Amino acid sequence: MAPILHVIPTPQSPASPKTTNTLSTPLRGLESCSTMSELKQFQAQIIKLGLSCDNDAMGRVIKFCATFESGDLNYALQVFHKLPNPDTFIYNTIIRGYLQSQLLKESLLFYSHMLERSVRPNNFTFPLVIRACCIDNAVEEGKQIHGHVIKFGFGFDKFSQNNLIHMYVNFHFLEEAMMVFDSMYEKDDVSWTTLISGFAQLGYLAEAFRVFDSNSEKSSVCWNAMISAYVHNNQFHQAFALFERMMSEDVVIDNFIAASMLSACTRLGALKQGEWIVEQVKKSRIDLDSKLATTIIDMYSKCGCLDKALQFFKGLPRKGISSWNCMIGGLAMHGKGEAAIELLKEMESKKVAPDYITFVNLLSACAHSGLIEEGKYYFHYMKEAYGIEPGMEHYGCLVDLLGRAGLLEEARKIIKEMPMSADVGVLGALFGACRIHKNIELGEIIGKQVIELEPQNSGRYVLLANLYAYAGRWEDVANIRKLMNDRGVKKVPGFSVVELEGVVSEFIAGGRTHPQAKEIYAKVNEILDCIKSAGYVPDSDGLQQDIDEEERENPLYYHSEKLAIAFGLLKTKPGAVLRITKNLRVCKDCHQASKLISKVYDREIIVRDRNRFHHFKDGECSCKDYW
DNA sequence: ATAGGGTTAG
Repeated sequence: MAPILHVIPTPQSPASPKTTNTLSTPLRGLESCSTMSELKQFQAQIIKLGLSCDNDAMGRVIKFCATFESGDLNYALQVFHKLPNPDTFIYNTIIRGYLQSQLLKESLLFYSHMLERSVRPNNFTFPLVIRACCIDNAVEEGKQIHGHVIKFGFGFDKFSQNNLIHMYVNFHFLEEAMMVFDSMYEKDDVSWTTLISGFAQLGYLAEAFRVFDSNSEKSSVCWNAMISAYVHNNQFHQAFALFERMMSEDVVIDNFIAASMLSACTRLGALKQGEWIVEQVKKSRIDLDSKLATTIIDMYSKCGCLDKALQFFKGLPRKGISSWNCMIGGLAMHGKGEAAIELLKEMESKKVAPDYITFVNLLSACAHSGLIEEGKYYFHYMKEAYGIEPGMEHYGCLVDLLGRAGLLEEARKIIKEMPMSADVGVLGALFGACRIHKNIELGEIIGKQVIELEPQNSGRYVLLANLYAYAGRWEDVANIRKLMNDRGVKKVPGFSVVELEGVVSEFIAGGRTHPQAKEIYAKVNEILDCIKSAGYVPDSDGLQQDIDEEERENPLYYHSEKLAIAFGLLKTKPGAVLRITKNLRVCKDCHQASKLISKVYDREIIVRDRNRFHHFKDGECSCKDYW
C-alpha cells in the first residue's frame, strides 16, 4: 500500500478561541443518551440554543455518534462537516471512530486533514494514529508517524511510546520496539507487558524472558506477562516454575495470574494444581469476577471433573452469560447432550438470554451425543426465539452433527446452501466425518481443499494419508507424505500426560526416556496379555499393511496413551481413577484397549483427547463409541 | 478521552 501521508505542514499555534459554556441541560442530556434518536432530540435543542457551530457542544454529539456502540459514524461526519473550525478533540474523536471500525485509510486521511488545516495534534492524537497503522501493517505510515511524534514534541509521552512499542512488535520489528523501550526514562507496567507479551506472541521466549528478568521491580502484572507468555507457547512446566519463583518472592496473586495458571492447569490436565489455585483464590480476597469463574469451570470440566464444575457453577451467586456458556460447553465435551439442553432450559426459566456462543456449545453438545433431531431443532430455534442468525460456527456444528451420524450428503447440502462460503472449520468437520465413515471419494475432495486452505496443519495430511491407506492406495499415501516433506510440514508428535499425586508425567509414543521405562514397558506387556485373553485384538483400522512386515513389535502397543495408563496402574492403588490428557484424538485401538483395561483391572479411566472426554468404566465408554 | 495481562467449540 502506498503511503497516505504526503504533507507534513509546519504547525501553527491554535487559532480558535475556546467558547465557554456552562453545561446547560441539553448538553447534560447528551451524556445519558443511549440511542441515536434520543441523541438527535438533544441535538435539536442544542441547535435551538444557537450552538450548532460550537465545538464543545458538537464535540459531545460527535463523540456519541463516532465512538459509542449505538452510534452512527456517518452521522458524526455530517455534523463534523458543518463545523467551521473543528478542534483537536473533534478530529481525535473521528479518528477514534475509524479506528474502532478498523478503517486504516480513513483514520490516517483524517489525520492528514487536520495537519493540512493546521489543527495541532495533541497527546491523544498519536496513540490513535499509531494504533491505526497496526490495522493493515502500514509500515511506511507507521515510521512517518513515529517521526511526527518526535517532531510535535511527544517523543517522551508515555502513551505514545507504549503504543509505538506495540506497533513495532506488531510489525515484527523487534529492534525498533527495543529502541523505543530503552529510550523510556520511566517504564510502566504497560511498557513491560507490551514488550514481553509481544515477544512471546512471536515465539521469542528467550528474548521475552531477558526483558522480564531485567526488570528489577517486577509488579504482579509483569509476572503475569511472563507466565502467560509460557502458557501461550505451551511451556507449562516453565510457567509452573516461574509461578513457584514468584510465590517464593512473596508476590501477591491477582485475578490475572490465577487465570493464567488455571489455564496452564487446564491445558495440561493438572487437576491437583488447578484445585490448589482455586483454593488460593478462595483464601485470598481476589474478586471472583465472572471471567475468573468461567476459567475455573473450564478447568474442572477439562480436567475431567464434570461434577466439580457443576458444583462450582451452581454455587456461583451471580452467573454471567459466559459461565452458563462454559458449563454447557463442559457438558458437551463430556457427551452429556441431554443435560446441556436441560441447562439451556434452566437458563431460559431464569430469564438469562442465550447468545451466539450458547448455541455453538449447545449444538456441539447435540453433535457429540448423537442428538440429531434436537440439534436440527435448536439450529432453527435460536433464530426464531432469539433472532440469532446462524454463523460459521453454528454451520460447523451442524455439519459435524450430520456428518458424524453418517448423513454426509445432507451435510454437503448444508455447505452448498449456507449463505456464506464454508471456512476451513466447516469443511474440516465434513472431512472428519468422511474419516469416521470411510468415505474415500468425498474425503479425497474435501481433504485436498482443507489441506490447501491450511497447508501448515499437519493433522489434515495425516488424515488424508490414512484414508488413502485404508483404500490401499499406497501411491497416494506416498504422495501426501512427499507433499508434507516438500512443504516442511512436520507431524505433531502424539503425547499423553497423566497426573499422579500432583506430579504430571508425559509420554510420547514408543518413547523410552522415562527413568522407569523398563518397568513401564513390562507393565504394558502384562496389560496386553491380560486384555488379549479378554478378547483384545489389535485394530489398526486397516492401516497396518503400510508398516514394515519385518517389524517385530506392533507400534500400536506402545502408543503414548497405553504407556500413560501402564504408568498410572503401576503408581496408584487399586480402584483409583486414572486421568489422562492427550494432545491428539484417541485412536480406535487405544479406545478399545482402554475399555478392556477398565474392565479387567476394574479401574475408571478418564481420557481427555483433543476434542472431548472418554470415561471408561466396566468395559464401556461414555462416548458410546460415537466420537 | 489514550495503552497491557484471563474465559467460552472443533
